[in-house]
Amino acid sequence: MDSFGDIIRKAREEKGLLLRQVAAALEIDQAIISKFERGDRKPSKEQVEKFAEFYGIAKKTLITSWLSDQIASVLYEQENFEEILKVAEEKARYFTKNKE
Amino acid sequence: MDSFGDIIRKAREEKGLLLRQVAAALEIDQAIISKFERGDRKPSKEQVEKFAEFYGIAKKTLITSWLSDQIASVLYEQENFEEILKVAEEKARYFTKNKE
DNA sequence: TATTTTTTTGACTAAATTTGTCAAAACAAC
DNA sequence: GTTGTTTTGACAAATTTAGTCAAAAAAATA
Repeated sequence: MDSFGDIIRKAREEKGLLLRQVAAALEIDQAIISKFERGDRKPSKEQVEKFAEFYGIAKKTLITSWLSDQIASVLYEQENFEEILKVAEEKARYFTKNKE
Repeated sequence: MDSFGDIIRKAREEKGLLLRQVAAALEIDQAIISKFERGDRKPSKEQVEKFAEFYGIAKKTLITSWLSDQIASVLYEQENFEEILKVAEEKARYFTKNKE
């Protein structure tokens, strides 16, 4: 149940890297990476993919974490989030079937 | 499985109102309402509530439709949307429990 | 504890996105 | 084909997001 930020922070720590080093490798300012890790800022899809490649995490895994973070933030403070998710799932299924 | 736009369009048609009339009542430009009905633009929460009051639809119902539209759009073209939703649900549940 | 290193924060600017407004185009009804 | 309605798109204003940088805070180490 780790957020995107948790995942990339743990990956960095496992490799024993400093923000500065990751920043240099990915050409992203270290202040921004710090904010990603802390969940203060949302990365773009391109940035998510950069992290996946750099840390050797499956893109699908990281994208899943990133999108689910976004969805959870939409649901923030919504007491009927389960119902909302059910409706959203139906809609997603419908759009997938009907390729709109 | 109606989108937010479908709901407010049907509500307007049931009452036999013109865009112009709804626009005047809600103080929202009719071009924008047209776009809401067609799903071309996303209303703000305040606007959603205005529609609910005006058409006599439960706010909760309309908010659910509006948020689930947003979530479905996040999932657009994501073939593993079911997994993403599961993870999102866990996160939402976690945040709800821990009031963060 | 003092020094050094790393991380976090916030201010600033630039860029991108969203907003409402309006009028003309497209469409529908008659 | 005239009238009434809806849709579209261009435009400017406002808001949000993005990256850059340096200083503050926190952590590690001597």
